[in-house]
Amino acid sequence: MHVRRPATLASLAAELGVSRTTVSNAYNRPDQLSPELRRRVLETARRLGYPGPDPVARSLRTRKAGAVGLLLTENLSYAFRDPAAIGFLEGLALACEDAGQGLLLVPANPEREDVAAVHRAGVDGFVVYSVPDDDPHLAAVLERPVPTVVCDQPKIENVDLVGIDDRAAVAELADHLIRLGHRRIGVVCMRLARDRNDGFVTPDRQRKAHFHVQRARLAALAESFGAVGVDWARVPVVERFDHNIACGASAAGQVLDRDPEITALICTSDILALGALQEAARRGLRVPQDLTVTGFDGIPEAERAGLTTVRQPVLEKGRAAGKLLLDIAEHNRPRSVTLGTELVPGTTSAAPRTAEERWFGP
Amino acid sequence: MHVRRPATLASLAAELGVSRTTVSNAYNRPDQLSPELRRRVLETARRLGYPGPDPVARSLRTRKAGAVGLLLTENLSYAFRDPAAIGFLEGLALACEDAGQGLLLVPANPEREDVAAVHRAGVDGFVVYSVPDDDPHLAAVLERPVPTVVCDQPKIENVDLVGIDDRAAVAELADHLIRLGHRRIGVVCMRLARDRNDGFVTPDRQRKAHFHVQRARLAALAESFGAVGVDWARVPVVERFDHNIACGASAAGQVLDRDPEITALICTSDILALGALQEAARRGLRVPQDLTVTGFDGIPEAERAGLTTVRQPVLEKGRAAGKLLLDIAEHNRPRSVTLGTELVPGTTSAAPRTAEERWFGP
DNA sequence: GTGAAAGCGCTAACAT
DNA sequence: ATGTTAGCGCTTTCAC
Repeated sequence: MHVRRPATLASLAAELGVSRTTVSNAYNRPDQLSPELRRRVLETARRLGYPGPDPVARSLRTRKAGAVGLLLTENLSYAFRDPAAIGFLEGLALACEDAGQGLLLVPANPEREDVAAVHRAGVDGFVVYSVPDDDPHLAAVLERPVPTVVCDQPKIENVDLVGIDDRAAVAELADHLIRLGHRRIGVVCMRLARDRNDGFVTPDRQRKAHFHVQRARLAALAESFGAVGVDWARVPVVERFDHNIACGASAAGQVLDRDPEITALICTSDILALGALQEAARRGLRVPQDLTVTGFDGIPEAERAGLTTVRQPVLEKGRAAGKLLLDIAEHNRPRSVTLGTELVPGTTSAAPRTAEERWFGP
Repeated sequence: MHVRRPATLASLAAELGVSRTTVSNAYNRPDQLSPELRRRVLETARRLGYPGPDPVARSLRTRKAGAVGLLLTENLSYAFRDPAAIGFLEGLALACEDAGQGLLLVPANPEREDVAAVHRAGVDGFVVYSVPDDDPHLAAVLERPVPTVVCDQPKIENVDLVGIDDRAAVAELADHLIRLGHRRIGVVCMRLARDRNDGFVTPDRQRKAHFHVQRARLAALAESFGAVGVDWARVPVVERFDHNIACGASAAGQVLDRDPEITALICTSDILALGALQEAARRGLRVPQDLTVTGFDGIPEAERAGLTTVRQPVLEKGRAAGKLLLDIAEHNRPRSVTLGTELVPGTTSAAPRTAEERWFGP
């Protein structure tokens, strides 16, 4: 018994006594040959176990991979637990699906410096989502001769950009709190760089944060509160490398231990804020009477909890990124898309109690 | 000014006056040439804007795409909101990452019969996750001459399988409820087929459900409760096409409207159960005193809510599927992996109140 | 350590 | 409607 080499388009053509073009046409241009011949081709293909044109060979020939690469430099377990990232992924996947394009998750583990996966990715373009500014994978992507869209990152020359205006969004939130009267605040934020730092953040680390989004949000807070006389250097800012409710709780605890007098706790994500709410409850602090808590993202669970937050269109971000990449239409000059956000005042923010009230009850 | 054709390995070799082999080696086998020559090659490459070997051409030559295809026949907006699916995706992505393989989401919209995307996918294997038994995309995958693993689906001959024992898991849950004394129950389940049916489910539809998982869970319930004398045909079973908390709530309402006397409401997912809890609260039903509610999956939010549920290792399922596909080691005979589940008795299940209690209070 | 030759499997002009 | 020709860009024996 001999091992039959898998059938190819050529062998099928030979078997049929027709040219390869004809077989190719049977698959790709049914109108180019008689229905009868096409039927014969397809039938013989089945008989020979020919699975249809090899996708890779076709890609090489047509110079189209039929897929978009997604570079997510985060630890996957981090990304897949971040509702914002999942929403983005959903939107991007939808855009790809609409265009009949695949979406390739490029294995770019932040721990490994190995950029080879970027080089190996057979894709027609890349979407880069929230990777640190200095990431080597990003550099590798930019060297590939395919269009690229970055999201939630600083603008890169000649590269399309999708994002929200984090500064403006946070400024709006800050104004809300400032108008309520908050001046003594604390902050809980997501990781600022690739190195783990679970604890307080120096102003220097804030400025140098590798993650553009967190950097922008902190900067906006510093600016807004600075403008009303808050000494930012005195504001406790606690960072968490991981992103889950438990981290939010413990970080909130750290802030409250440092300064029990704060009247508002600003979290840079809803997940962290949900944890902060837990911690407040655990300490017997009533929200919002004793403590105002805010989040960012506008995830469903947060809205259910009545969290004051900023809703950002995560799904639309993904969709916009995909469209930008796939709309060859006017793919000449680099484009930028900035999506809107919306302050969602919930039931977790209110005016701080006065000193009097604090002593004599509400 | 002329448009420079993009550099290729061959043109680079020509420019350098060396053979293509040498250039190839410079990238793929650094030990095969002198460091000095390699340096020259790489430098010239940079100068000419050569981005390194074309991934598609390399794939064609090496017969390796370096990626795994994922077939998710669900509407993407459905899949990306199902925590079980996301967990699976995370596990699979992790397994791929470990192996340095990409993960390609194949655009297989259930609405389109268009199977071409499956044919176009340049992958070394497929993972198929919870698609309906009769899905044409699945059929297309099985025709491709690459290894395949299916998950949360019926066994297919010659195809590796990963899953949990849904019947056993649900039987355990049913036993828990039966031991508590529940005999009058209602059920809320996820979509059973590709056609939308938001409402009551006939026994026939239950048996013929296209989604293996839901079918198995309902069958297990029918069997367990049937064994203690419950007439399954009388049990209200309500289906929801979409999968979110609001659907769970409205479906629960539908069940309760049909039979307000039920003492337990069994939901086939935690998301639906969370909605049921909302609806119970809205109606002033105390859980578990007035109504027992159970879920399935063991998602974090459910555990936070104290839901009685069945925890299934969603992440491990994904990881196992990936490993099965990528571990060429003993990839001879088809293999099956069945992962364990765990009943999590929460605070939403208790013995039903007796008729007396119902009238005279707890 | 380096090069020559031989395709991987396919599609797209351009004939006929 | 079908065939001929000419690669797509690369890797890999196997010689030198």
